[in-house]
Amino acid sequence: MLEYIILGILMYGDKSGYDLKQYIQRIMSNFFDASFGSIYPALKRMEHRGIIVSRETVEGGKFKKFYTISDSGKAEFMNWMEQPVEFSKTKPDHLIKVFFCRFLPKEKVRDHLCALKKEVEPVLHVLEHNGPEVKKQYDIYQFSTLKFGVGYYKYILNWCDDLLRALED
Amino acid sequence: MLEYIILGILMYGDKSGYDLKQYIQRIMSNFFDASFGSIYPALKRMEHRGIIVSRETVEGGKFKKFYTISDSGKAEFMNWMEQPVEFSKTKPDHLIKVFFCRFLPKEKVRDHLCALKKEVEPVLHVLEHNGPEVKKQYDIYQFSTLKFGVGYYKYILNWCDDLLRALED
DNA sequence: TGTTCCATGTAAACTGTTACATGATTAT
DNA sequence: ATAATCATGTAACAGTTTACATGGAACA
Repeated sequence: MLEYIILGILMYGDKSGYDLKQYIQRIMSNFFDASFGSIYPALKRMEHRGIIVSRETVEGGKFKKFYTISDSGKAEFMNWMEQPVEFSKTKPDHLIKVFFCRFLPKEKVRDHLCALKKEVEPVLHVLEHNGPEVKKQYDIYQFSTLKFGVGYYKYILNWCDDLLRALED
Repeated sequence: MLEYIILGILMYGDKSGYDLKQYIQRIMSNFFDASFGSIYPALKRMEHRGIIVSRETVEGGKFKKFYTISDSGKAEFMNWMEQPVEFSKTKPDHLIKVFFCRFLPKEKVRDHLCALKKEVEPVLHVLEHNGPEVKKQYDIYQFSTLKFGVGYYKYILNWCDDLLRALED
């Protein structure tokens, strides 16, 4: 996942490991985070595989290593973008690919969002179905965690609809 | 985290590794999951440390290993329950401790929920503060992931309020 | 002169999943 | 017969965090 995120950020322009960390922390922190201990080794692996290329610079006596996405890196990124949006019951992983949807035609984005909704719906229905039984057999706290899930999945569906509407104009 | 969850479930009564997996899958699946490959080694570690005790049974020719929480296990669990609710920006970890709040007096639960709100609020405000800037500099998809975060944190706060209200009666 | 920030990187530890191995029982 | 479910467990791998090590630049 981290490698695709790095590729995605590099699609917007060259960045150093430090810059990547800043970027992720600044605008992706509500759905993803990564430490230096994961970013630097990832960059090394990725350069070794040829999907990114490094360029060492010295600006004002300051050493910095910039990374550029290669053609094979772009191909790998776009291939990942074509795959369905990842959905997790316990993490907002679906936001990761949506974040980079700029690189996809609107129609494909629509397909992705509709497919995502079709993944969330049955999960919501199972929880709603369990609701009455849990309310009987379990206590208020356990039931409240279930209610959290129901509201959360509904929120994802509404968010998808909002984005789909925004894409219409 | 898994070890505390196992302790918490065993607070309700003895269970086998298989039962624990079923239980987690059935009613905690929207905020936590664990595989057998993590549950069985955890049980082994925990028994070695003396916080749980196993008992092997054969019922109808079927072998099963039940685990009981020990007094030191109960002490460790309660100590964890007294600590503030864990909050993660990217996962609904706060539900884990709330799930077991039955073992805490109402006043302590109230404190936990208020403290949780106080942790979520600044995170929400930072996101809301970044909003206008992100809307300008970034595209609709990136902005939509930020909006997801804003709505999500608001949802957590509302859910806390609902639970606090339910505790009043 | 000391502290903070910029910047890169490594090693150990932790946490967890996937896949496999085993074997009994139950349902078709 | 055979497939599915019950039940326990291990080994290999994957991904990550934390803590450490290093060193220059900016600032007070």
